[in-house]
Amino acid sequence: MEISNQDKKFLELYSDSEYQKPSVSIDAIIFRMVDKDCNNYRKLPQKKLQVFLTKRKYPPFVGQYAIIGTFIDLNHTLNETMKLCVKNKVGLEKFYNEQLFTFGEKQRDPRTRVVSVSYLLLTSAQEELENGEWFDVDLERLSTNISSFNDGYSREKTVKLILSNSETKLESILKIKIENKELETTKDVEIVSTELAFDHIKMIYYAIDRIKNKLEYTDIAFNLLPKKFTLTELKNCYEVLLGTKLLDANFRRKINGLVLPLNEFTSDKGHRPSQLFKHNPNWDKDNDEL
Amino acid sequence: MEISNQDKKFLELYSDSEYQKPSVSIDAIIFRMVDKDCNNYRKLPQKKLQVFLTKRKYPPFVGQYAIIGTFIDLNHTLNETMKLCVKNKVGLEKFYNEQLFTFGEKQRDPRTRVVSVSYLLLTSAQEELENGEWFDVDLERLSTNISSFNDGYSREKTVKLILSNSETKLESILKIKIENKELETTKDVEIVSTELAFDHIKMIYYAIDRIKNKLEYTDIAFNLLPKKFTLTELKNCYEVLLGTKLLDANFRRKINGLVLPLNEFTSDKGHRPSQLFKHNPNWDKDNDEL
DNA sequence: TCAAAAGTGTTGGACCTACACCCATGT
DNA sequence: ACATGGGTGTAGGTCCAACACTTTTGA
Repeated sequence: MEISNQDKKFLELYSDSEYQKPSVSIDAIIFRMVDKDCNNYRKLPQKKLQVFLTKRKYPPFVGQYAIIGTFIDLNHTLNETMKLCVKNKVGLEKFYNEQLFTFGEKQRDPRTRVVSVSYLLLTSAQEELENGEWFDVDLERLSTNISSFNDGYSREKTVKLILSNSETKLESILKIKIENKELETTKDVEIVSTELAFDHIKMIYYAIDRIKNKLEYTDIAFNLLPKKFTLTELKNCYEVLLGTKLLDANFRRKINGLVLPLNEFTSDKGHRPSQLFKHNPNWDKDNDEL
Repeated sequence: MEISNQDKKFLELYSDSEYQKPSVSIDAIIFRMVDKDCNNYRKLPQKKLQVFLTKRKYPPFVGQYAIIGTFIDLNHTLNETMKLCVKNKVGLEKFYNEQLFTFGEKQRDPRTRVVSVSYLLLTSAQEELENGEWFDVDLERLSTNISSFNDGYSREKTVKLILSNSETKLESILKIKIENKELETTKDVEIVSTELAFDHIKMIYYAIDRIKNKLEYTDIAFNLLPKKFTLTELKNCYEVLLGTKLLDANFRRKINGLVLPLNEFTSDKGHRPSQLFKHNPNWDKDNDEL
């Protein structure tokens, strides 16, 4: 990009202080997958999805739980800000991340107008992180409603999102509306009630939705598992995220290409040992897109 | 979201002027599909993809072409700002839109730090719009490079994006890098050279990519066509976007559910008349997701 | 008559679903 | 011995690529 002489002259005179600007922040929604307790020597532990929340120390929403985030300054890109924020606030340095969505509603922050760029983060870290707690994620559908017209339809879904750990249980209700009339599709997620700060529950919902959608055609799930895993662990991970049961034989065939067998096996369990696998980093090497 | 008393007190004292903030803008990338010229009475016109650009009237980048955009103020959401901008600047009121990506590099705007939320817009409008011109979009791959390691691979692709109309031809070269090592996937789009303002060519590339990806599993393509169309038109639309030829019989079967036959037929062509179809607004009514 | 597009039918193969079945282990 | 998970095989169906073929029109 060249800058013309006319541009140079303009830039010397330019001052951006005359415009009233919103603040810009980033928010990071961090997920992991952990084993549920299991005391049967035969049974394998089931997995559960967890999200990381901090208790807010300062207003607004003091004492309420929120995902982590920070305002951006002029010296860092969005991505850099996000990485620094995660490192400084919770001590996490290696993780999967992708930009999720930018939220810009007018009243999302009571202080002032804040536009927030949200990021989806996944980690396989099993240790506790600083400055916050992991919450189990449970999604429950309360109702579904489909109305048909001859020029389209509308769907409305009410879901309850329960975030809980041993001490705390946070319930939120979201209403998802899809209207579809002659190509005018509108999708709207409305917070009916929440026990989280800001619109953070909406961000968490978006994030879960993104993970689900990407499960089918990417290797995103592997970011939630340790480097070595059994195929049953992997399958369980998919099942938890999709909320369905999968058939074992078929699952093994489907993920065959994404995975490389190791010459290691589990032991110490009351059943046949299982082979350990790792992610195949070359699985989509020959994909010609982007 | 309740606001506590402590919060209320805090809010009265709060001033956001002490932080240095970036500016926030939205940018709208508008596409349409039009017929190429065709003088053979037998042949059907081929479609081509076009993007809408304006010539910048003010610095920076005066006189250069850019996609439309505007800074956001405190009284409108991102979405509202985008819709107003499109209406006021080019006179378009009905269109498909979705949020594309938020760009936050430090030097993307020479005036000051600007975070820009980009939107992908599609229209079937065949009329000219105000304050700008339509440019044919041609994407050409210059080179592909795959390196394999035993812990992953990296792919590098160089593409040339040519935006042209009868008077102007704008060429840009982009380098797309994908690195994949042990779950650390990084994707990076770098502008090698461009004749457009800002990083707008990058946004256009992201937008084209999004359309391509959504073609397969959504009805996004219908937003580029008039309400009534023939299946060959629809197929041609897919072909232009994907850059490949499709088999007629198979295509008809695949999109069968997305489409409703009308009792109308084309005529005036040196071949069998073709039935007109419209979009089936209920095609994914029973999809249980989101 | 003929070139071009509209539209249907068929065949072989790839893949998916569902289920049955055997293997290996620690207690 | 046995409950539990690990792992393989297979029959039936669905879907898709490829290609052949018929129909209809305006000049």
